[in-house]
Amino acid sequence: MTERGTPETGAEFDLEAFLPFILNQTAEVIGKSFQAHYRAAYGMTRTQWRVLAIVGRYGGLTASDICAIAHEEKSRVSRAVAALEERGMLSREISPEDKRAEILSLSAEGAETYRVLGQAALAFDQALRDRLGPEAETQLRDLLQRLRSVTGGAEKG
Amino acid sequence: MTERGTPETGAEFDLEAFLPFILNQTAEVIGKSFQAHYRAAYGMTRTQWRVLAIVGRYGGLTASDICAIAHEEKSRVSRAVAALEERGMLSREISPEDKRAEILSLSAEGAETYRVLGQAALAFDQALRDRLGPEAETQLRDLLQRLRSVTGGAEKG
DNA sequence: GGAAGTCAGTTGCATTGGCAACCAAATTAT
DNA sequence: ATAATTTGGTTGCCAATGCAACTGACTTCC
Repeated sequence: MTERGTPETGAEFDLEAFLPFILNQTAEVIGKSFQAHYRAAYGMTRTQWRVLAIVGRYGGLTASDICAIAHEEKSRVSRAVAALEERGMLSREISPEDKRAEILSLSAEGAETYRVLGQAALAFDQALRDRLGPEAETQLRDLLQRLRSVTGGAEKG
Repeated sequence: MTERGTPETGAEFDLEAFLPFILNQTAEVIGKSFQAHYRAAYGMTRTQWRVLAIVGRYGGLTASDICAIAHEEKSRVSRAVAALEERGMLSREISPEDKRAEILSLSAEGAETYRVLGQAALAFDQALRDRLGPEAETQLRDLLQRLRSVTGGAEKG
């Protein structure tokens, strides 16, 4: 790599110290590191994994519920659900109360996948906790929480 | 939203408490919140903004340097550089030492844009610091740093 | 009861992104 | 020297996004 020049003047902006950048960087590194579990092993998208996780955890909810919980966009969720159904991981059923809404639930295979990935995720989280130390990890969660609420917990869907 | 069912058994995985998810969530919220500055105001991509920031800060470096600094992928950087050049924000010049490499530098307009956006970024960062409190902010940076180094500071390019 | 608005979910389209193949210059090995 | 490898950078292709438009179902309000 060529040598870096020196900054010109006074209070200069430094991307590498920019919190949004650092946050994104960290999220990406950590995210990619877990990606292997659902992507390499199951060929799943991150959104698909999230949908699976949510439907696995709380059965019988709708796509909108997922949007709200995962703060995902409806089109993404829609496609993820379609893909998961395609793969026989979950099934939809039109809600008797509201014929627009579809109640989602995992198939046996989906449930099994959820179990495996859920365990992997728990282990992954535990590993992070182990390395940071429990109190640091709590602190981190707290700080991230505060950070998020700062900019308004704005929804997206 | 329909009511959530109850989890089935023992140590169940909960996406909303999953650190990678939380991290990503936070990064996205914060990131989008700053996006307005470069996207709405200048129609720039995040990668373009990053490239501009780096070239603005350290002039006369190459695309590979940017990849290393921003941990971005070379194709992304390549396209961002092309777009910025297209818009007259920066210029390339073949390195005399290595005819493959291109030395990048900002045009007057690019420099001005960098100045404006850099100031906005500094202000943004300061605002976050103000809300978290200075010691919490330092702590956060430290924790994120540790988190990143944990999973190996693996490069991507 | 019907028009107007809202809500669940889907789809089309134009960008974006990742990945691998690729070209040309540089370096290393034989 | 020249073949083989590595490196800087670009490009093609396909999957994934983002956003807005759209369909059909529900609600509201007159």
